[in-house]
Amino acid sequence: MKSEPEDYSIDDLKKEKKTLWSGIRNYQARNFMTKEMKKGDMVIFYHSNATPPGIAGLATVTSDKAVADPLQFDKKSKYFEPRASKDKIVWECVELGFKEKFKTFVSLPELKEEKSLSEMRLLQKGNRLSILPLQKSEFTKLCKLAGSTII
DNA sequence: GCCAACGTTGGC
DNA sequence: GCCAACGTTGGC
Repeated sequence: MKSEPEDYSIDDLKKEKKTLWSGIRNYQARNFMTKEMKKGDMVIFYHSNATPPGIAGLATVTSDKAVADPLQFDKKSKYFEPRASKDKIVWECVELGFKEKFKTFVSLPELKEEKSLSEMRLLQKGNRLSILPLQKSEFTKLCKLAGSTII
C-alpha cells in the first residue's frame, strides 16, 4: 500500500499504532480492500512521491472487514462524496496496524535491480494504483531485502 | 456505447 | 515542473 510520506509515513503509523486507510477514491483500490483483504493480512508500506520512493515498513490489517470511509460524509474534506449517504456507502476502507519500520529502506531503483521481483505489480509500467496485490514469494523477498524481523 | 477533454498519480 | 499512463466525466 502506497502513501506519500509527507501525508502519512511509516513513522506516523508507528506513532499512532493504527489508522483507517481512508481517502482511497479509486474503485480498483477500494475493491482490494473490500473483497481481497482480511484481518491479519500483511502489508508492505510503500513511500511514494518520496526522495527516493521505496518500501519503508510493515503493517497488518486490523479490521475484520472494510468499513465505511468517514471522509465521504465530511463536506469539508476533499474526499467528500455527494452521492454517499449512511444508507448508501460508496467508499470503504480497512484499518491498518503498525508492525515494524524496516531496518533497511529499500528504494525503487534497488527493487528494480532484483530479477525475482520483475513481475511485481508495483514495478509494471503504468501502474498507479495505490493498493496492489503481492505474490507470497515477492512479499518474502521484500522482507528479506529490508532486513525484516519477521523472516 | 464512444470518445474527447480533463484530472490524477507518481517517477524523474 | 514535466510528462506518461492511466481513470473519470459528460456530451452526443
